[in-house]
Amino acid sequence: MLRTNNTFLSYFEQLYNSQQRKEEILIKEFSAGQLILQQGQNAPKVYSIKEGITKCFFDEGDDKGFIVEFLGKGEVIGDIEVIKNMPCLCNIQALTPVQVYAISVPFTRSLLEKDLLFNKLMLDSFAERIINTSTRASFQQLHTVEHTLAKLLELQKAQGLDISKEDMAAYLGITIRSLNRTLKKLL
Amino acid sequence: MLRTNNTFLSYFEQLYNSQQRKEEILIKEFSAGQLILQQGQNAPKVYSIKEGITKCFFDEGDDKGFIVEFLGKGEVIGDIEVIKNMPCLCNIQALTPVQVYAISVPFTRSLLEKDLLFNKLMLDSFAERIINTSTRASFQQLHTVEHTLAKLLELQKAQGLDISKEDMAAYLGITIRSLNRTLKKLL
DNA sequence: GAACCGGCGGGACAAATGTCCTTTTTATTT
DNA sequence: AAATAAAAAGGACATTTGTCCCGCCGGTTC
Repeated sequence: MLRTNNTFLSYFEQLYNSQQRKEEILIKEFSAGQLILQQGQNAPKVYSIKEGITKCFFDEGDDKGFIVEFLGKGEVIGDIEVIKNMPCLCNIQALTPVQVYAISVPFTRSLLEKDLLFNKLMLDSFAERIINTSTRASFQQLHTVEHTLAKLLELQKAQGLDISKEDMAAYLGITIRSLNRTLKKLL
Repeated sequence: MLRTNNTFLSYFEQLYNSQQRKEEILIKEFSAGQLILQQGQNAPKVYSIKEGITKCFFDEGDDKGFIVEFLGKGEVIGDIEVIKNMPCLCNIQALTPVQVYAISVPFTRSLLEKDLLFNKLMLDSFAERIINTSTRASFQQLHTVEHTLAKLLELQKAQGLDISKEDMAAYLGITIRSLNRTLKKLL
């Protein structure tokens, strides 16, 4: 549920350090609660998370929202938007103070065109996202909320991650009322 | 809902024709109903659909299933498994008679390692899958079955695709009973 | 044509989930 | 410590969805 990617982390770290004029990749900070990317807007840069935790979620006009995943160290955002040349698919919000490598769009494009290693890392990361997203969608459709919630709590404990009830509900696609009820059932 | 990829189609077509000894890429046929890939088993080859329609779905022991998507011309299967070196994530079944380019695993790997165009095509295709899967997951969680079903029927009509009720239910993650009820509500 | 399937649709009740609003808890101020 | 405000939890009812089962309909067999 909290995804990370160490390979990307060191890849960008190295790229960052080997720049002559520190123009293509900058380090940028966001405070907790800040929106890093906004659904529907163009992404100004591609980011790779250096430190902190973010959530990636869809907004639907009203107050409803659906959390796609939580992203931590190394995870890249804005990449899909550059590749498909489209505005942001969903929102990315900092849950903790966050530090990122901010990579310029043209530089990202040049990596895509020239760097096989970068391509390989991207493919690997995309593959994992597909596995995660489709497995989860299937799981949540096929199992009871009780079952899914139990699994979620396990993962949360295993990763020492704590999430607000609101976010848990948005992750499960249920209301808080329903979450509370199910929480009781699990003791 | 029925995904296709013309770029891949012509890419493999060309590769197929330019082989000297027709060893790396073969054309293979499956009859309607046949399982092309089985969840949990190793994928013997990577396939690209030349003709026909398939469904990609998860199995859960019992009779429950969840349909991830329907794949048509050009779509590639078994690719994720090669990249992540893992057994098949889900089942792929032919819905109509299907013809595929069957690409050997080693050859796929060599394309991944050497061919930037192939990498680009793969990234593009993966990006679309991510967009599709996460958008749909969000949509289905956030909207009523009625709303989602209406959308599904639209798409189906637009694509001239007809699906069994069983498959529609599996796609929506509901029972057939529930599907019938909602179908009535929409007239 | 009568008897017998087998598949599909729908009725009836049970379980799960959402909505609305009240009650309880927690935190904050004075 | 008492008072108040803000947030979280829970009760009650409405709606949705699932489960189980019955009856209708088309086809097949004798």
